[in-house]
Amino acid sequence: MKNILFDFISKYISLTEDEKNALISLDLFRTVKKGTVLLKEGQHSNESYFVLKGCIRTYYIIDGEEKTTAFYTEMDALTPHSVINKTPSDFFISCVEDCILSVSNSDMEAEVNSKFPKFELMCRKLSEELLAKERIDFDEFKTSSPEERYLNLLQKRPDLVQRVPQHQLASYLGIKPQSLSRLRARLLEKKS
Amino acid sequence: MKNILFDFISKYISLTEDEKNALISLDLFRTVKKGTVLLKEGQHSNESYFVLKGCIRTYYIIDGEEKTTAFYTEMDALTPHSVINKTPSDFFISCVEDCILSVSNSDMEAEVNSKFPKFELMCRKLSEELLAKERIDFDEFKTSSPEERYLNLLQKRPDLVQRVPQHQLASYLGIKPQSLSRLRARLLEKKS
DNA sequence: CTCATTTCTTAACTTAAGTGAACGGGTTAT
DNA sequence: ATAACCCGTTCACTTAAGTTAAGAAATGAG
Repeated sequence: MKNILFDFISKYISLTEDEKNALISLDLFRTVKKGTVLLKEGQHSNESYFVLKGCIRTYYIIDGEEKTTAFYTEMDALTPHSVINKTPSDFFISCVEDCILSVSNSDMEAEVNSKFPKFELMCRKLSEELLAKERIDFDEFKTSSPEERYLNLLQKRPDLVQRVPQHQLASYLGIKPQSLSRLRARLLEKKS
Repeated sequence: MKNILFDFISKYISLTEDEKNALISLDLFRTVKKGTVLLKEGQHSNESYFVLKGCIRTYYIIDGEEKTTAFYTEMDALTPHSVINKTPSDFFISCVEDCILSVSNSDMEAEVNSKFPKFELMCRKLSEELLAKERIDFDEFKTSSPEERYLNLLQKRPDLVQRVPQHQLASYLGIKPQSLSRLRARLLEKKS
């Protein structure tokens, strides 16, 4: 399990054994049951998550309806914007499947960053890369139709379509569950 | 003009006079005419932009149509994702108005970052903050209708609706120019 | 100033998403 | 075993966005 984390980190910086041991001593790993809510709307939190195994999602409750906006799977990192902005959260985080997560909090991160300046560099590279990815995703979303978004998702994250309930996928694609159902039926008809 | 840049930087770190002078000696400022294309699709570039005055936009050309996905105005910073990923650009950047920009390139940034580690910290904070903002914008986009997006834009960036051509705003809102025109007419009717 | 181009609007028609309701399959709890 | 619930699908209907086309208004270049 540790190796997944170290493999991820090695994409940005290289660690000595001492540094690896320092990380391990922080006791970051946590296993969580499907359905567990990690963060609630209104809650103050300073936790960040890294998915070692499983899938978590962020969702809002708007007019009593769940609106899922993101899924994080193996090797994905998530720091809620409420943690960055030090505001109460406006969304929820919950586990779509049983998960193994690495959970850190901002105090720990500040401490590690000052002890090992290397981590500061990793954080910068990681945020820059995630920002670039987020912009690409947003641009693709804006410039395509629901159908194109669904086909795009089938290409890029085919696993999601299998492991996530349809109604959660629908709001992720910016549409209602009924529309996703119809859209899929339409596509099946086209093929034949 | 320099003061706008220093005001911006002071939100993240504090600078000594020496550091300020080092920045000024880099000769960053550039004035650019409306319509100038700063970056073309396919081009390799390592330039980042900070808007001191004016407005620039990013757009794709898809099936011969311009699709505008973002506007950057006073105090906004833009590093194209192609610069982060060291790939040829897939979009264009052009000036919506006459602009005064601060233009830096990644070599300069690397040098400044190693000379003044403080800048590394600023870059991390800035990217984290921008990522948080981008996620909020994306979530809002996904969870709202074109009409709600337009009303939201009127609230958050009323200046944009004035200074930017409608057809560019339309694709920014994820719809066609004709639909934006109709949507606006519909809203005017509702009011009365 | 004038011509050409671009931008915005309007209209008629097509297509797809939103809405409300109903149904069946599956799971869970009692 | 059965009732309650959740989920995905389907249907009929409404609403809004896409499409094509035309024309008016504004802009820019010569």
